[in-house]
Amino acid sequence: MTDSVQPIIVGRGAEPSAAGDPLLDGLNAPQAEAVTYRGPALLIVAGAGSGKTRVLTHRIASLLRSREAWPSQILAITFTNKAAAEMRERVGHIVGDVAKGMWISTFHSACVRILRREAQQFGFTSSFTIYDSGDSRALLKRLVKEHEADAYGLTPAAVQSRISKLKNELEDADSFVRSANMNDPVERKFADVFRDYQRSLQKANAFDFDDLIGQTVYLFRAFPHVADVYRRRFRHILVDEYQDTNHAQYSLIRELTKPVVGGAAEPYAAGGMMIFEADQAPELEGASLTVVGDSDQSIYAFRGADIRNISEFEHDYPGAKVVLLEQNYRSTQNILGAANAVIRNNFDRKDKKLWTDSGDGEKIVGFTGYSQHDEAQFVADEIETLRRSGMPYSEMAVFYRTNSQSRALEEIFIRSALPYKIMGGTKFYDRAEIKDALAYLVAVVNPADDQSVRRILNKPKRGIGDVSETTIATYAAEHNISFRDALANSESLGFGPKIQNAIAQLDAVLTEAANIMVPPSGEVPPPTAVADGLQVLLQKSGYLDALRMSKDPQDEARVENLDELVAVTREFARNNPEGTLSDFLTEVALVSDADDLDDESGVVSLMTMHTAKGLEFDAVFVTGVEEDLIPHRISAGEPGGPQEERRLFYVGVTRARKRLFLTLAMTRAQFGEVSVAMPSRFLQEIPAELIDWRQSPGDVNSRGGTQSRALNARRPSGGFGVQPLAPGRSGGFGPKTTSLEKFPNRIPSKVRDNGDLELAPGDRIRHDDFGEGRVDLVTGEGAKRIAHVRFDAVGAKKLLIKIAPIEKL
DNA sequence: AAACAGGCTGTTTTT
DNA sequence: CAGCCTGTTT
Repeated sequence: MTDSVQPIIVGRGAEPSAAGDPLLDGLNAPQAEAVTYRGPALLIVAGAGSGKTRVLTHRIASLLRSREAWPSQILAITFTNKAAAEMRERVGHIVGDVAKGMWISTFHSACVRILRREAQQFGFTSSFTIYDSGDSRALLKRLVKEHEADAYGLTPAAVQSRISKLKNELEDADSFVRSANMNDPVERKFADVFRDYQRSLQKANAFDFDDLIGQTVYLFRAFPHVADVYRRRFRHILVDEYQDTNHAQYSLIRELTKPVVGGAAEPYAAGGMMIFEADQAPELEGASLTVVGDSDQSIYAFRGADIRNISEFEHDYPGAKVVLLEQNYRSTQNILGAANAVIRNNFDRKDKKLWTDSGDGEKIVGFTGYSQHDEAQFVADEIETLRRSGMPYSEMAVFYRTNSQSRALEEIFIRSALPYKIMGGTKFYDRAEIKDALAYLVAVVNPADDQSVRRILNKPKRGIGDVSETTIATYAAEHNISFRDALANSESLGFGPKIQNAIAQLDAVLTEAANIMVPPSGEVPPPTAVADGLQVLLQKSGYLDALRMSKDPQDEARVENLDELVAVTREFARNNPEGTLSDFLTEVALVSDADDLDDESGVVSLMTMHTAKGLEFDAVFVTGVEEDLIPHRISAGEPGGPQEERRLFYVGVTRARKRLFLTLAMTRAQFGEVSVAMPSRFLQEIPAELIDWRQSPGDVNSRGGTQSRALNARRPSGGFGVQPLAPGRSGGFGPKTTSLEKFPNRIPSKVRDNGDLELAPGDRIRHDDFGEGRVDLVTGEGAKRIAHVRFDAVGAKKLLIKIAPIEKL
């Protein structure tokens, strides 16, 4: 991912892969073989940092350049949309515009594309909606209640996860009933809910995430002539991160790589290009398959990834060629040594020896903070040091196991005026107001989706409560029409004038927006239709007005978020002039955390280790390296859990090119409680000589050790031995100076506001944590004014003046 | 129908 | 410490 890509002229002369071939330039022998090998099946076992993206892109370019394949005959599957975009760009660099005809996408996007085209084959329309996990859970919540399944101990979350697991195995309610113990009333109940759930999805013209894959497989199996269309089309299939495929995805690939056995089919026109074998034989051999993966980086077993897909590849595809990429081009030997030492403890793996010739590099830095804030302060300080030594913020990343860990980091980063970006967490599209707005859009494009219509029924408040909603639902059921259509008959619903009027207005707004975005006349709406329609919906429904009138300060931010959403639709229109409302909603449903990554240079990235997969940075901070966090407590009881956690840690460590920092905290506050944390077992697995401990767990335990950085100037000296079992004595002792309660250096959750505090170079200030210091410089404007302060005790810091806990002296 | 108060609970990773 | 659900009040 770091190698520079040079444009290469394609199709000039027909020289085969001769020496000096620019596509093979700078590749080592196994890499070159992975690019040039031709055969039905190829497995590239690619260790971390071994240049697999480069190999994949060059392999595709090589197929195109030699005219072995038209762009339209190539299907490349990646793990995230971001990876897909990157691959498309890099192939484009090499071969030019022809890259546009290729399908380079995620499993989910590829399946949506197929399903939109073929939906009407099996009872859906092409404007089907995609239910994300939140939508599914909402539906299941309703169904669990209706079936009174909670009385059997079935929660919506449990049902959802079980259904997902079954769907990953391509099971449906019927096959479940056949194999499960139907004497167990709980199992029967579950089966009922499952069946009803599936029926509801079908009725709503919707697929959940798992269905996107599973139903495509079903489609191919039930309608072989449809499958043949895609088998004829895709002659070269490449799958990245193959170790993280689940059974459904595996089956999809199997279906696509089957030979075409059917009789003389009509030649399939792809992008105006005919497939040339069509006239040769009635039979067409299966597409060639290339998969890339590394079983040491399999971290998605929890969502059905089956490591056997890759470990048994040679068995599934007899005669498959296997190429091993073991040379690492990314990390220093010290980093690699630590990674190898850790992963070696997974007993059931094939030994792989990653090596590099790039030298030892700097030692890994370890740090143990007293608290998570202390730890965060260390990270912030080190980031500043790296920055001053010339490393751009965009080349640094901070990883953690769970999303909730990001908060402490974020608080310190804000205080330190460090530019950062959090990937994932509460996603933009998960916010309530955004989901409401999207529900309005779905209600327009897919009126069969009752759930979306119900969601917006009383948003903003229209005085339509539970009772009225049920009345409408009953009416719809009696007349066998959708909830949306029931709204159109507001006068026959038997409501009073107030409610009837509210319903009529909602109906009118939806109809007006529909005329803009999906004109019934069938004419093609202008590119701005989605943005225009969304604005009509938000304004005329009164949604925006309600937020503006509200006195809840958060509602101001919600208005801004909605403005942002409108901006997103505009952006979408610019990038996809032909894009329909349906296309927009698809894109929104399938964007992931890793996708909106950087491009904003000069920003530190914060993300979970899962999100970090496939990325790399000059400097990486792996934080919270503690027992019960990594490995996570919950994984301890799961079969294979600790091993998967080790792989996850391995993934985190191997993202680093030059500098690796491993940090932990002695105490961690979670759910309001402070608990003592133990160093992770993975730390023990790293040879001691590779780590330079700035502050080791031992230092922190011994009394009188270094003081907590975030508390530096405040705490009176004295021991603060950690007392996990603080005695609950109610004696008349003085203030509990050593107790943990006093310890967690909480950041006040109220946002501090220093207003227009004026600071100029030379001013003396006092900071709650850092003590006194002198202002060197003030930069930035307005709310973003930053003071560069030299503290007497702790040296130079940058502070966001508006919110830093400081006062002028 | 809506707003509010209080109690409970769960508490990982994500296309 | 949330966020969610339930029950109560207006």
